[in-house]
Amino acid sequence: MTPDEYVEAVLDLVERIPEGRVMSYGGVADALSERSGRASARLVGNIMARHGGSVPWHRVVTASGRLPPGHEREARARLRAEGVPLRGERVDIAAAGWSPDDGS
DNA sequence: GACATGACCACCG
DNA sequence: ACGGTGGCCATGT
Repeated sequence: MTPDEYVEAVLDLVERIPEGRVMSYGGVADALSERSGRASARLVGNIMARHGGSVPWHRVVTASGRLPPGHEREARARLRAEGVPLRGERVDIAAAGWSPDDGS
């Protein structure tokens, strides 16, 4: 799988995250690893940083629910607007966590 | 090819 | 709950 295809695979998956739900960088990497072979949370992070502008990037957070560094304000506003359960400055992963096979 | 860097993650004091 | 540490993998010097 070429880098470009990998990027698109990531963006496609992020596009599919339902409103009001979120996914962790590592979660995206794992879900994608089934189709792409290799994956890493760091790589997903970099991809989002560079190509995330065209997808709902705010629905992707760290494994601990922390919002993307440098965009906490923006992300929090959008998440709150979508009704995502927020606990202080973090997302309640247990409640809002999503994975591709959980409802499609 | 070595080395540093990054919207990360799991583990351990 | 929090900071430090080591591991991760692609990219750019």
